[in-house]
Amino acid sequence: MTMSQDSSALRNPATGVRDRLLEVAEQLFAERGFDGTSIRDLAAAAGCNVASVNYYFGGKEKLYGEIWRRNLHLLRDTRIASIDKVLSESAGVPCLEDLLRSFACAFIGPLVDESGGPRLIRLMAREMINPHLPASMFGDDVIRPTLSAMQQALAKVCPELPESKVPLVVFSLIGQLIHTIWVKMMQHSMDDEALAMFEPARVIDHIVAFSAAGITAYAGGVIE
Amino acid sequence: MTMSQDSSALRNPATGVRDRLLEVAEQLFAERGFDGTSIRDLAAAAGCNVASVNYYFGGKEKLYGEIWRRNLHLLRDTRIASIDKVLSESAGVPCLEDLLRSFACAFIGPLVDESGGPRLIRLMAREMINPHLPASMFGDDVIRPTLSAMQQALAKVCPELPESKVPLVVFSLIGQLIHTIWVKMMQHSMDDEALAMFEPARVIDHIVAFSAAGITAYAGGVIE
DNA sequence: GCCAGTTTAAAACAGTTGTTTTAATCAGTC
DNA sequence: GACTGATTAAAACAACTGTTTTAAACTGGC
Repeated sequence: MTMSQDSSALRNPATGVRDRLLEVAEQLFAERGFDGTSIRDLAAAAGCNVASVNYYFGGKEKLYGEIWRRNLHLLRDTRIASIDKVLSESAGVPCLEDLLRSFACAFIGPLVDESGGPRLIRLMAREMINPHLPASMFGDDVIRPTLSAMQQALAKVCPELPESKVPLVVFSLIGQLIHTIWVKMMQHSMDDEALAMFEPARVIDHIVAFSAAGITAYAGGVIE
Repeated sequence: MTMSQDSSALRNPATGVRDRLLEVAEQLFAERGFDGTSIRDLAAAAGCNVASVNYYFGGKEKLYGEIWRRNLHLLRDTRIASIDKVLSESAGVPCLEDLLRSFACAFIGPLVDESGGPRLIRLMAREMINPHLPASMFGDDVIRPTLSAMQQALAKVCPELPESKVPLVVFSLIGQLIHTIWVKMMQHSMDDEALAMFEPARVIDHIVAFSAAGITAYAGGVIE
């Protein structure tokens, strides 16, 4: 019996080789990057032969693309769903803080609370810096839809907010959210007690309050 | 005569091989990453032999460290100097907006207005994602000194701001600034006309106004 | 047993990597 | 000229890369 129970992450050795490859590839690509992960690394972690990744996926890059297809849609859907939920739940015009908090949680949720550590963040950061994905699948499938949905929602919730300021306000919000993810990622690598005060729940409370203040300052007409 | 006038970036072929290697290495490491740049790439770009990088620096990693030593101190010094300048120029307590604007300009200045494109940003992003630098030279030499200087300055400028909120406020500010750099970096790779509205001058004006509003909301004592 | 078809294993391929070794060339100084 | 030391060049090294090829093991049906 060639059960091949490797020491690494093979929680279910009964699953097929193809599924195991997808599992360990997402893990290793996130940890070491696309170029830093050899096919022999993948084969060893999945407990299979080096030829298997070519057999099942037709190459290393195809496997990489297969991993992304799922995650991108997951990100976009949860973010847009969180916006729609706030807009539909309240009868009239929703509270600004509710919109901000719902979006913030949906934004960083799938990227931090995952069990096996923040894989998606690392994967995404690496892909943005040196891409191995076809063209602008990133901006088209996630960034643009999310941005436009949030901008429309914000314009609806804050009618007094000047239209020209809406993109900038979303810019500031997303900047803070991404930075939250960065810091969370750093905490995993270097365990710095000085970063301990930035646990996500506390940070989200702050971002909501801080951003709401900035927005209402614009909406108040103090600045053009 | 072996003038070796390569087609690539050798503006001054009269400079020594060591200096040319430092020059092209910073360029190539930023563009393709540490692992993505071979010693043969460096040698070709610098117009020298493959053995030169080992001869002058004792290896690829030593060359990489040498590049970082300078840039890290440059970043820290310009940022802290911008804070000290604001604190010393005004007689009494400086204006909050002045502090924010000065720090913001110093923060993103060396990272965007450089001639040969935003090399330092790419270099930094790559290093944060998969480090090739000894230990925590990054946090010790730049992040921690800059953070503490800014937090002290902010506490002095805004005495009414609750002490517990100071780190969070700096967190939001830096999150927005780093996001500014990200977007600027994206504009270089993908020329998206939708991102054209985020030119740095306009974004800095916004970040100052937005953050000042958030800070004064805390300082106003509305929220504990 | 025999025979498809699918899946796995091992070896081989051609190419690249960082580093070292060996030789050659260059500058000065006598 | 010859000698010394620093610098450059070319070749060789061992290790690793993604992919392909070849052969073996397995599956279910008859």
